[in-house]
Amino acid sequence: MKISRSEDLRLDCQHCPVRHRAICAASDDEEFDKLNAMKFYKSIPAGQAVVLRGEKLDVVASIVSGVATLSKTTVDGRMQITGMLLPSDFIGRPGRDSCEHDISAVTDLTLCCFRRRPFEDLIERASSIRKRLLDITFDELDAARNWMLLLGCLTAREKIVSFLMLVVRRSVLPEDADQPVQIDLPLSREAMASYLGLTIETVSRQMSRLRKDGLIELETARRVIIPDTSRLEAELENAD
Amino acid sequence: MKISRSEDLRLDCQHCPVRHRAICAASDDEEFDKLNAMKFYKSIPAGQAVVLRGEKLDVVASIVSGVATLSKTTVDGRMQITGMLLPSDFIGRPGRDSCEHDISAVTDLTLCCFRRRPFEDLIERASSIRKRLLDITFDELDAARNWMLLLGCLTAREKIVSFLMLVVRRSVLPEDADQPVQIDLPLSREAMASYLGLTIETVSRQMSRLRKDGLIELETARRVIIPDTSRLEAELENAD
DNA sequence: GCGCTGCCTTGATCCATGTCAAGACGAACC
DNA sequence: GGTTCGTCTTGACATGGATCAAGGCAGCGC
Repeated sequence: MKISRSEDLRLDCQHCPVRHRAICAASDDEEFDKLNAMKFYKSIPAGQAVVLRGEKLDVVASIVSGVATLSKTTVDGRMQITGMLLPSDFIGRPGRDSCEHDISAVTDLTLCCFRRRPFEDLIERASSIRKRLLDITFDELDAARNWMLLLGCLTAREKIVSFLMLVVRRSVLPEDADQPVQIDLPLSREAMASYLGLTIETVSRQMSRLRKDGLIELETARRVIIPDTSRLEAELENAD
Repeated sequence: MKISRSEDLRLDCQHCPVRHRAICAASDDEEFDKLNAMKFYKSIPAGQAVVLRGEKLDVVASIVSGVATLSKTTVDGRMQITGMLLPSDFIGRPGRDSCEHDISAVTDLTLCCFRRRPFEDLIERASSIRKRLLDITFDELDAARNWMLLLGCLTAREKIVSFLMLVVRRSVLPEDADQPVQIDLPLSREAMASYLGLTIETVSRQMSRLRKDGLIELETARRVIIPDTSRLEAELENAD
């Protein structure tokens, strides 16, 4: 990471928006205080790289706010986004000092960082943090495998619908999901294409088709209204 | 798991073929003895399911011998193999009693099993096993993300070459890799197709094309000779 | 206003891969 | 030997999504 410590951010963990979902979620008071003492914030502007593949990385971090992408690139420049990182998601790998993929900030990003070595020492002693990390990692593995099903088996339309439902799940409270729902897409058409294993044109066309079919409304290209989420989800009933 | 304990298997951990790669690889003598005392073997015949999605699973296990696949299936029956499990690979998830995907035995399988609860207790105390588990899980996550690049970006030919090279890496010693290499494909054409996000016909055609191009020889459908691995790998130089 | 620039949409066409269909091959068995 | 069965290969054709190309539209600086 090339960015310097952010001085203008003085969030208190108690009021942290990701307090109950991030790596610290299950900590007791003592462990929580230790994390609190170790943490420091970093801000990364939209568009900038957080880490590049193979680059040295001696921090781990949770996303406090903003959106980032994980991606891999072929030698000749084809790119696959392998993950969309939203608030509470975890970055970095204890026990390894370099990174296997590119991470870049899609929007302005606030990270809650820990230097890797002290963090490794802490998880040796703090069992709830350690368990939480293992659990988060297994969850990511399950998510990655589900995405493999999407990439390998689903049609373009199904991919788009899956993506929209993913955003709904991450940004709308379950109890609000039976009314018309408005979402802001965290990714550009280009990034969506790369995440879904499609081209930008196909993404655009399928969005238009869903609009013509009355399943979504496009307030702007990025702002989507879903009149009936269950009807949209029903598009997947032949799939996952 | 519906299978009963296998009585005819009395392997000693000291001579276990996966001793230095599996979950026990980094254990000191004391931890090793505890694992040794807890373990029991199971045999599963080729073609049988090890676990089905959603099924209760209160063991974790390492593969001692044989090949298994991890897979997910859409409601209407499209299947994606999300992982190929080879000797030393780990099955199960500490902290959760059910499984998110189907696991099935491709060949006859020998598993080294641990009941989940005692295993969970053990990793709380045995730091080397715990670290190894975290490391294995992160490795699987990296592998899954690499596979996403394959599924999303590569051409059929590149997918096949990647798969062949994967098998070479897992079954041939690096120092033998500059001579002609013979490999036995662990998967049928159908399973390869499902793993690579292709159809069986496309797999077959691309294998034939690689043969016509002199990059591989097919002794039988399953037995492949690669006269020059570097030439085969060069097929990927535009890709990963 | 004007002309950028970046992002998105739409249309026309192409092609890699899927689909459908027919055999080929080998193993197991009688 | 012949038959059957499962797996693999090959061919002919269809099509979903890629590619190529043009244009729309909003934001921004001048």
